Amino acid sequence: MLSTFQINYRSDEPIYQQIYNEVLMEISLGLLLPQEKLATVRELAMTLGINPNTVSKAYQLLEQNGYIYSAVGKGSFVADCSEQLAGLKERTLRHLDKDLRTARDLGVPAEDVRSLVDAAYNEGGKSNA
Amino acid sequence: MLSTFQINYRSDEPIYQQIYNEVLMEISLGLLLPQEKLATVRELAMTLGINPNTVSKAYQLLEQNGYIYSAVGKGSFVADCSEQLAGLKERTLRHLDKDLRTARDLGVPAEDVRSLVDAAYNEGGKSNA
DNA sequence: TAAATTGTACTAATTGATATAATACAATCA
DNA sequence: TGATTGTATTATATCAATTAGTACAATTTA
Repeated sequence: MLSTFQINYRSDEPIYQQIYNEVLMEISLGLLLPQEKLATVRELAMTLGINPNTVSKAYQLLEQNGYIYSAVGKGSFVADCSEQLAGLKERTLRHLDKDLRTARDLGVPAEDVRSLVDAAYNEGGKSNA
Repeated sequence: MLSTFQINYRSDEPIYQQIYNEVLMEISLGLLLPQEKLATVRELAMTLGINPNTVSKAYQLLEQNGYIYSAVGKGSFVADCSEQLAGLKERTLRHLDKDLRTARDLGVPAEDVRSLVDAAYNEGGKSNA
């Protein structure tokens, strides 16, 4: 199960995207393991106080990208998605590269950026170092 | 003047936002200096082949944020915006910080990230190191 | 077998952002 | 005076996001 989080209605990020990212992050962090059952569409919709269609949209995107699989009457489950996660890391690196060059073009000093990197990787994140 | 660039219609980034970012980057890089005249709303609209309202929206946003100033009958000009640029750098750092922690949570190795930083700052960008 | 659960599909409707189009106005410049 | 310029307005069109309601088929549960 899991997926106990809050929706940010002030964010410009669509609700279905927030759900997508949250579930994906929980899988990536190992908080959700392969074959583990996710909250049902209606459950999560009730918990978050939103429309089941919105949850369904997030789940369908996750399934399209190979992170979960679903079956009518059964529910949705975490897939074996190590390869997909590897691809995600690559795309994340490309995204980071773009942002780094933007920061550089704006005149952000390299030392400031390196300090950020050190901080992010020393403070340690949500475990699983 | 300046602002000779191409609009990316395939991008999910709105046109007015692309104009905003382009002008802001040219100011940040010193390609446009304080008190320098920008292309007029109609000029830039003609050059880019878009509606003047779209250019106007970008310019109005730039003015609201203190990067340029406009006057009817005169035109639009680069403002003294060193403080605004300093604030922009801070926000860029915060944005970068968020992305770095996301990458970390996804399991991207620190060394991979540090390589990106080195590459971005060694290859050198659009001059003004 | 019957009833409840579940993912999915579909239509309709609303809202907001984006963009174009066509004017119009007031201030400025030549 | 006449052209230029930023700005404002109104109307229109498109698209994404979301809600709402309903329904269906497969599965599980009792």
